[in-house]
Formats: sequence, structure tokens, C-alpha cells
Amino acid sequence: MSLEDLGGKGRRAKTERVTGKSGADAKPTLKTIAELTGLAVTTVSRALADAPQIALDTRQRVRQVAADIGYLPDRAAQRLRTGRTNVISLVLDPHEEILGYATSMINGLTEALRGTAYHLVITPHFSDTPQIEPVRHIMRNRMADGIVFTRTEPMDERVKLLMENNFPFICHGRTELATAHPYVDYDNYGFAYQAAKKLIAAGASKLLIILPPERFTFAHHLRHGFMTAVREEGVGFEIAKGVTLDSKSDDIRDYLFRRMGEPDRPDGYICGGEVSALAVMASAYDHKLELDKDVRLVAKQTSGLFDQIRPRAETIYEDLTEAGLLMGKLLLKRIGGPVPIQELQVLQTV
Amino acid sequence: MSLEDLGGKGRRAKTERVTGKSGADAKPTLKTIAELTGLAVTTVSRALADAPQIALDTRQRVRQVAADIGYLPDRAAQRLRTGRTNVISLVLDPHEEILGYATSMINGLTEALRGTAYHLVITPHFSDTPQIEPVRHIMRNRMADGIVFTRTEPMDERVKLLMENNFPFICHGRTELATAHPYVDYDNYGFAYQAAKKLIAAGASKLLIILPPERFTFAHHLRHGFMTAVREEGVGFEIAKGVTLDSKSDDIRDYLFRRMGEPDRPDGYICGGEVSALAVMASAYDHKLELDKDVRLVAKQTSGLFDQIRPRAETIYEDLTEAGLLMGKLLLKRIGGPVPIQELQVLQTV
DNA sequence: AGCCTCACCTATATCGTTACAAATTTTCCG
DNA sequence: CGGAAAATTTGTAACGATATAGGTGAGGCT
Repeated sequence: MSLEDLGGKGRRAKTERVTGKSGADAKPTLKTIAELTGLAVTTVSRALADAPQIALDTRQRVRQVAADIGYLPDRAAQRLRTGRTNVISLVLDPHEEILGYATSMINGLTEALRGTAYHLVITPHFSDTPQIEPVRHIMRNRMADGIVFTRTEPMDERVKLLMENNFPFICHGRTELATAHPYVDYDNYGFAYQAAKKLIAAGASKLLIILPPERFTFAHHLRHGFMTAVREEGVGFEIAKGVTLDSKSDDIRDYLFRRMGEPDRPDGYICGGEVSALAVMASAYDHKLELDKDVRLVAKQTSGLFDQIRPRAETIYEDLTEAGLLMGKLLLKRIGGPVPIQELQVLQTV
Repeated sequence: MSLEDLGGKGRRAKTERVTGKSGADAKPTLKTIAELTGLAVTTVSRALADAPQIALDTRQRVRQVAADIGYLPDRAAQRLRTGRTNVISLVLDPHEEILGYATSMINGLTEALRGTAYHLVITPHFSDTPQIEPVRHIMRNRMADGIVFTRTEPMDERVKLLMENNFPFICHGRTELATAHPYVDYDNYGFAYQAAKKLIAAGASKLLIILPPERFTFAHHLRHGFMTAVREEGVGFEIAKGVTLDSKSDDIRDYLFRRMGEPDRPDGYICGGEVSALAVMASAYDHKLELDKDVRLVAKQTSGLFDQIRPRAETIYEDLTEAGLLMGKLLLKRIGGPVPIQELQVLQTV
């Protein structure tokens, strides 16, 4: 019994394709509807597209029949004919997949795509190929009608390429390119600024911030917000050296543990990510330093995680699901036709 | 400047389609190669498919030209003609997307699909529609060549439907159906059993386990492993009432906080998920109970998260990335043709 | 030479849809 | 009622790939 085989080639199980009369169970096509209504295939197509040239009652009749037999247009045929793919590609950077960063966005994106004809395809970008490759590939081979990607760089090649080719896209993060382009971003400047102010207000006198890798635009935003705050307040500060938010969590913790063991240890920590915030807490714990007394922490929260973490850390929330939802909506709008650029730019406030 | 509009309809920017001679930048098709080599389109197609009827040097020549001009087959055309979609659908239950459960699997799946012609499409299943709907839809409308889904139930309808229709799929979790079917599962029995044994060995005398919702098969496995261990050891035990691993994390914590405040509070906790494990730790903390002394905890770990959590909790690892990778590989194998069922069943050991 | 086989290549039809141009019917008006 | 205009509907040809059946020529055999 357990030796039975699964499957077989037998695609399209030999339905009687003798006459045009397709079996009741065969997949309904426009032709099926045409036969049922006595109309031409073209007419059916136009009727379903709600073309004004088709008489209203014809349209309704066709619509009814289509609904009755459960007609759904064949995506491959539509795609072949129109060039539209009905696909949105999310290009995922493996680094950002830690702790649900990607998941939140995917949730938002699927919510935006809900009820539309669009599908979400995950296109990973493997670290051994240049960042721009998947984007170029999707664009050149029309694998999707629109692209979503994240973690922009100041002179982001992907943005350049897509803008030059007028290809619909949206990215999470801004650039410093001369050309305006669509984006959804979080106010990381504001985050770092407010985080620093909070720490200082709570009594911290030497702040440390862990930044993302320098190549990302949001690293600059974070630094800038941080620097502005510490300069305004005239407190000591430093920027983590040798580790970034992308570093392995153990490396971050080791770094922090070392740094917290030194006499001039910072007493206020700003983390742009949840993993690094946990590393701060772990290091403090391992040094028997008390949170909110010996060391203070402000973390960026992107999930419900920190509600369960003790001792409670101060956090500032970034809503990535909302970001995903926005990106999806804006991208669909853009795909639908020309849109003034400022309607495609959203900055989520702190 | 900021008023410039983006985009426009202009799909297929009016390339000179006057002669058959397609412009150098136009998308190469089989026809392009046919013209370049002086062969017929059919021959080119067969040559690229490495058909033995085509002379070896012709095949090589075609291959060379194809590579030179960067030919890639049009997926829509292939799909229309062959019925094959080159798509794998991952049906995502929103509940499981907490804390990277989905992300890990997606990582594994994309790794399995790497280098193949397959794309990964995320198909969310919204909670207001029956669980089986997306699966039925994908199958009936041939939206994918194979389906991946998770969190099976003992009499899982999806499994039944797909098996009856001989449609390639793989699921994360087993069922109690009479028919053998493909799956990748984790030994949750073993997990709960070992977790209980560990707690007892460490001195716990009253164990509490938080289970997933009853309808999932793995809830039964966990309970069974748990019950076997506590009966073997003859210790007190209870199963969390009113909350499951799917409950809101705050609800889990509230429940645990209440329970820990009662005189007969359990002193050993087993959590099948990271969120609930954090809730245990938070509740203990809020009651000023010391971990590994007043209360003990064994959690299932599916990410690097717990390496950063203090105090260190005991965990047992479940590798979801590996599960995703396995599922991808098995599904591809199954799509390729008949495979003995036992080659499509994997149980990840504790 | 006549016929056959083998190795290789090609023509045609088709998947389901839609753009385009053309044909048909209906409506309207003098 | 004739005829033009408007309102509908229809036929044909693609989109790019592949399955199927058919064709061509070189060489061997009698």
C-alpha cells in the first residue's frame, strides 16, 4: 500500500476533445461562453471588459453565464496577448529577513493586492550576485508589472535603472538621486533624534548608536538625527565600530559586552533593530547592569516582540505592515497609469 | 520639476515592427534565433530542448546564439502552450506569520527553487474565507504546478482534495487520513516528550504546556508527547485552558500571569513557540519569580532570537529553513513525475 | 536505376486572449 | 421608403512557444 506511486504525466486527462462541445468539467474559456450565448468570442471578451460598444443587456447576459460556469480568464493567455503579467515582484534581501521584517511587509503587500488580479512573487536576491541583477532581470524579461524592493542606497542603481526605463516600482527608503522617484520611507532621522532626546532626558550622558551598513541611505538618516540631537544637547556620543545592524547577533552582543565592560562605557543605547536591542539587553544583563538605571535603551520596534520582553525597554514603533500596504497601493496606482510623483512619496512619521 | 508625471500607457514602446527584422534591443524570441541561424522556429525550439533528433552541432550553434543575444523563453507563451506554470504557491496562514515562522520557510523554499525555472508566489489565505478556498482555486485554475501549505489538520480537507485530484503538493505537518501523502513535519511528539523530561529532571513537579489550537494535528502530537512523559514520571501537569499558541501574546501573558499568581502554580512550562515562551518569561519576571529556580521553561526555538534573551532559557530547536528547503526539493521532485510516496515523507527529528 | 531507411529538419495547428478592421443590424430622418 | 448614421457584433490575426505530423536528402541495398 505504501508502495503506490504518486502522480504521473497525464496532464489534461484526455478530455473528449472530439467535438467543440467541451465536457462540463473542462476548464471554461471564452469559447465556452461564446457557445453558450451564441455570441462570438470577441464579443464575449469585450463584454466582460465592459466595453461600451457592447449592448448593456448583452454584457449582463455574458457576465451571468460567466459567473454560472465559473469562468476565469487564463492568465497565461492574457499575459501573452497583452504583455501584462499581473505580477508584483518583491525582491528580498536575505539580510532583512531576520525577525519578520520581511513578513510584515509581505502581510501589508498581500493586503494591498487583495481583491486585485495581482499576485505577489518573492524574488530572492542571493548574496553572490550583484544587487541589481534580479531587478534588471525582472524588468528586461518583463517578469512583473511592478517591483518592490527595500534598503535603498544614496545612489541606488536599481532606482536609476528603473527610472530610466520608466518601469513601475516602489522602494522602501529614499535615495540622494537628483531625480524624484517613488518611495515609502520611515523617518529614521526623527527616530534617532527622538531616541537620543529621550535618553538624554532620562539622564544618559554618553550615547551609543548602532547603525546599519554605511551604504544604505537610512544609515545616514539615523546618524544625522543622532548627531543633531547629541550636538544640541552637548552630550558624549559614539557610533558602534565594526558592527552594524546587519552583523550576526552574536557579534553585536560580543561587541556590546566588550564595550560595556570598559570604564567609559556608554549609558544610553539606540538600536535601529530588534535583534541589536536584545543584544544590548543581553550584554547589560551579563554585566549585571540594570536597565533604566545603569544603562538606558531606546529600540526601534517593528513587531509585538518587545511587549513581552522584560525588563521593559523603551521603544519607538515603525509600522512595516503599513509600509507594505502603502507600497502595494502606490505601486498599483503607478501601474495603472501616470501619477504625479509627489503622490508616490510617503514618509512615515515617528 | 516635481510636477513631472511618471509612466504612461506606452507599453511596448512603438518598436519598429515594420519588417520581421527585429531591432537589436527588442526582446529576442525563438523567431529571432531562427532568423539568425537560418533554421526554422521549431528546430530552434527543439534544439534548445536538447532533443536528440537535432544534430549535435546544430544544438550547440543554437545554444550559442541564444546565449549571445540573451534569449530567455517567454513564460507566458510556454505556460499557455504547455499548461505548466513554473509557479509554486505558498499558501500562508496569517497566524503563522508571527516572528518569522513564514520567513524561515520562504528562505528555505527560495533556496530550493534557486536555479530552477520556478517562481515562488505567496498566496495569503484571509481568515474570512474557508481554509480550503485558496487551495481549490490554485488547483482548479492551474495557478501553480505545486502547492505548499502548513499547519495540517487530522482530516485535512486540503490534503484530501489535492490527493483526490493527484495534484502535486507538500504540506508542513501530518494528517490522520488513511491515504499516505507527502509531508515534511517536525517531531513534535519528541519535542514535548523531551521538554517534559528535561523539566522533570531539573526538578519541576507540576508542568504546564501551551498547545496550538486543537484542530491542528501537531497539537495532538505535542499533547501526546507531553502526556506520555508526565505519566511515565508521575508528575502533576496541566494544559493551558483558554489560550493557545495562536492567541494574542498579551492574552497568553495575562493567562500565565494569573496562573502563576495562584498557589498551585506550575513550576515547569513548555512552549511550542517563541512568543509564548517570552510570555512565560515576562510573567515570571512580573511575579519576581526566578527562572531555573522558581519556574523552569523549555521553549521551541525557530530563530536565533533566544540566543539574545536573558536569562537564558532552555530551548529545543526546530529548523524551519531546512523544512522549507526540504519541502521545495520534494515538491519539485514530485512535479517532475511519479515518486514513491515514502520518498516524499520526512520527519525532522528533535 | 529504383526503393528504402535513417538522420535531420520544417510546416501547421494550437493554447486563450485581445487589437484591429470590417461587417452586420438597428435607428433615425427627410 | 431609401439611405446615411449610429449601434452592435463579428472575423482575422496576432502574442511566443510547442506537439504532431510531415518533408527532405544522403546513403545503403538489390
